[in-house]
Amino acid sequence: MGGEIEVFRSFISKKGLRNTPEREEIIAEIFSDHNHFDVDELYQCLKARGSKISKASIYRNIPLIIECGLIRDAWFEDRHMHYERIYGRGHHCHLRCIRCGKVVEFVDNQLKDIETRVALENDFHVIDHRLDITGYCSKCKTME
Amino acid sequence: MGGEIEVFRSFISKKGLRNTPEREEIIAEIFSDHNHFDVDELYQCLKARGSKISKASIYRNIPLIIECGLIRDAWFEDRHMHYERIYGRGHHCHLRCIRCGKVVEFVDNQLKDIETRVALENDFHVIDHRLDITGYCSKCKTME
DNA sequence: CTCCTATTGCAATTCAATTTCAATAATAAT
DNA sequence: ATTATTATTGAAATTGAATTGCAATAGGAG
Repeated sequence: MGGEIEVFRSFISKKGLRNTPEREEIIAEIFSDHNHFDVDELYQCLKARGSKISKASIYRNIPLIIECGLIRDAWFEDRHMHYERIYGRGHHCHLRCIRCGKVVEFVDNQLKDIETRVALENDFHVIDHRLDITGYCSKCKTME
Repeated sequence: MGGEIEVFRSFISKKGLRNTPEREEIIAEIFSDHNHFDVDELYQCLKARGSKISKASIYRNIPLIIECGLIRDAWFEDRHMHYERIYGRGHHCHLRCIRCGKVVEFVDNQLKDIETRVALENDFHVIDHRLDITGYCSKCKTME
């Protein structure tokens, strides 16, 4: 908690855009609970809270929220994109169960070394990476 | 180079499905050239070769070609899925330039260690992983 | 308070992906 | 070979996530 609204507000102002209640509602909703989310989930939760926001506004704002570093694309599943909070959380990767959909996050410091070495070898300027490991979680692996 | 048609044929037969010229055309096209591809690209190339195959058939067959291990999902970009050949090629990861779209493949053995350790720590049975590093390639990083 | 224009909600649109359906053809059985 | 069964196909219709056009609204600078 804390800081995300301010970060977003100054990002918006710096770009010469306008802060609106709709934008604050979206940010507040994401940071109230949703480590991982998709647009429809966000929309339904906002509606349940009495918000009158439209899906179009959510779609329109997500690129801005990504650009300012509060969230990022996480993965594409069930025909649509899933996002995740990154502001206030360390960089992490995912273990995703392909049977029940469970997502476990993990942090690995060795990954940074690989990234650095690969970037050097290929003359790349790294901006981001994502490592997704898929398989069966402890519950599901016994059922396969 | 070879084997892919035979692998697919016996996969199809084992499932009690039917081998068709359309299926062989798709496999042949993928393995003629396309390390990375999307459905439309495949369709256009097949059409250029005189094939009468429909996009629906390509869409219908991709899950089967994935299931038998010839190709796999690579990444989602520009609103649609991109695939890559895996049969006959070692497992590899990607460096993707977010400016020009260039994709460089790399192999890293250290990654296997991370995978093993993370799986052990979280009691996961790993099926696959994908590491995508995004940033600017040698050409594009000087222009940013 | 006024003006300019970014933002919104709604509806229409786009387009990748899926599905329906009748015709066709691959395989097994005869 | 011939026939029967049913998986597969192409074409067209449909779905649904994501985008966009438009008129109304409202943020924020002056």
